[in-house]
Amino acid sequence: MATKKITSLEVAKLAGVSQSAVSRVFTPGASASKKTGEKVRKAAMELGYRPNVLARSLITGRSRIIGLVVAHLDNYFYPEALELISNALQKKGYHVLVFMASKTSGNIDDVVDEILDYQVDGIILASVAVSSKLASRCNARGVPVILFNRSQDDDRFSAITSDNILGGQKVARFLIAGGHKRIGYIAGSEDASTQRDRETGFVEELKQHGMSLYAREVGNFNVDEARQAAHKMFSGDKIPDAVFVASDHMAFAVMDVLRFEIGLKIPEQVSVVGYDDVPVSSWPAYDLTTVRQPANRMVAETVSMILECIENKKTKPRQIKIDGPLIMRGSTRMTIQLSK
Amino acid sequence: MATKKITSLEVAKLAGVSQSAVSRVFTPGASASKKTGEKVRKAAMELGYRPNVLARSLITGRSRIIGLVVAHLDNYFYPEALELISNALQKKGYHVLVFMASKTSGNIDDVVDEILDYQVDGIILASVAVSSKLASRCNARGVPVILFNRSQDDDRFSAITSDNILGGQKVARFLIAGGHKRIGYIAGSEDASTQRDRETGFVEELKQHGMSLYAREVGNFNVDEARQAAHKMFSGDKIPDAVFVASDHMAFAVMDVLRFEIGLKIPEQVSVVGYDDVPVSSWPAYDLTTVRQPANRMVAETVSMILECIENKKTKPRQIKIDGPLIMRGSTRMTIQLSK
DNA sequence: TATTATTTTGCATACGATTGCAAATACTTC
DNA sequence: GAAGTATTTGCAATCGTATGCAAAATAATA
Repeated sequence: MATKKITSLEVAKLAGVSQSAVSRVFTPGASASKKTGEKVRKAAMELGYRPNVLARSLITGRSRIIGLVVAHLDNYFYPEALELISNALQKKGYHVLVFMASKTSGNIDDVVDEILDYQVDGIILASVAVSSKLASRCNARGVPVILFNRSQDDDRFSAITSDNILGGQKVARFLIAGGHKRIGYIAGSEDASTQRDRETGFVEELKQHGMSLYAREVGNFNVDEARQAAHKMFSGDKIPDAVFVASDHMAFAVMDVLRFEIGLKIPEQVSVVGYDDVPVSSWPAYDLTTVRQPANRMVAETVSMILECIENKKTKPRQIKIDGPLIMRGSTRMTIQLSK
Repeated sequence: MATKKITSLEVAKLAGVSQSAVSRVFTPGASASKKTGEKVRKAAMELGYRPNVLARSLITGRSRIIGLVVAHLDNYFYPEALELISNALQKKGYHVLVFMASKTSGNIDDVVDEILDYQVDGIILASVAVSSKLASRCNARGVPVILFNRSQDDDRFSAITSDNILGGQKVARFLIAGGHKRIGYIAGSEDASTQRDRETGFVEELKQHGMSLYAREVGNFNVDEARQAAHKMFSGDKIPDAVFVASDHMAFAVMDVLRFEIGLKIPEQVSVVGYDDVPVSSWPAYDLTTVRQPANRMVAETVSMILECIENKKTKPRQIKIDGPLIMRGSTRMTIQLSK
């Protein structure tokens, strides 16, 4: 039952070499002759030896662990991102230690502290904001922090987002071009940069065309609240003829309410636009017009940036915005063609 | 930039005690006087000291890390499970190191080897099967392995599943009671125990009522293949009047094909039943009758079992099946009431 | 073949904590 | 207040590996 672990020392004995020789064979870039290499590898195979990553980390100061804080896993954008991130890092020899911020919310700082206890080489915060006290602490420890799908006015972090302002603008232009006159907006969490930027771009662009929001409600990136928001927005006699919802996830809830509870036809009576382009959006039941967040490119940038920061501590934090296209589908009517 | 790490030794110096005293203060259950406790805690606070989990693991032999292998993250059941698992373990002072099996598939064994390198205290395999060679290796290392939502004829692992056979039976009874005469089945991956059990229960129960499958296709728990399966099954002139799909995730695709590509009315012309009861199932756009997999109870069992195995190495592996109810919704017609 | 340059190897130490042991201190009890 | 018991505390060893340094072995050069 309780079996002793195989250590490098035992391999060394079996192979008839020193412990350091074994270590060198398993350390890429260390000098070991071909002959000892073979002997050691053979002995290791025989005993089923594999280096202890934790012990190694203690010496090298690198754990090859990346802490990932994630919330909103119910929004499919995040599982997808998680999968991409994990795969990309795995390919580079890193692994992901996951921390949920959802329920524990309120004190993300504590979560980050826990992460640091594991001596992670870097931290990715997905859709989570963090106090500046925490920023200092990570900085002090030399642990790079990257914000994924959220940005913050703190130049100590890098941040990767889609171009949310531009995205909001695109939606506005598209809806206006479609001949909509009474345009509503259902917001995400007011404190999220994604929410703010999408709304800013959207509203500004409306203003450019002499329009303003016809209605506004808050859904907090949450299905239930989005439903309520939809009810409020469409309960009176003066209802919008189009609504931009800050995330696909909420948009589905909104569409359901409009169709099945209020009895409106989409897009004949009201157009709906979302944001994210999660897979469900393309399913015929919703067929939602939306702005794509290019998850794969966002993840690629995130991963390459965090690795860069780890390799080279001097790398300056950068803010990266990735443009994503508007995907036109059946949830919006299009009287006039969008003039590019 | 490159800041030195704060070690227990520095805290000791500042507090005017020995290094071991510091360690004891941070080790629950170790003997330390109130006075030193205060001194140490104060010094630690001042320096921002936190114990190095990795170094601790090296001594104690426990990392407080649980390796989680997960695939099919596109099926919402898994992100949900991941969130629940992570939260539950977090509450117990453990954390989750994630490994994706999706793309890397084929050699789960290698993934598990990587996991072991991190000296994890336990491994949870979600919807993943594993070779018996691997089983031995984990056993040899004394690392408990738990299968989540999959079972295997290997009594070295514990396995937590819903009662898939019973679930399949329930669906059969329900469809028969609803007066359906031509019942089809769209399978998941043939090698998955969940698939096998659901089908077994379903088919056996049909047999009990003198019926057999009217049609059968394979969707491999995959949206695209499920679509194709639906097309095949409903392309001829003799089409089923009900179809049981092995997962909600596939069922959505099937419903979309039936409604929007083939032009059938659900449930008037064909009833559809899924399995899992993911949140989308209850959305009005699908309103899918399904068998609930009680994720929270499954996770609770999984977590308590793995912790038990870690605490007490002698714990025998167990197979646990958790019953889940059939959730009746609008995707099925119900001519006759289900007799219990 | 002798000599020098280059690799390979082993020794010993370090990483940052935990923990058994024995000495020192504090607390009881008579 | 002395003797005995119970707690604290520091010392030192340990976990499994990496790595600087010097010695040994090998390769290169003349």
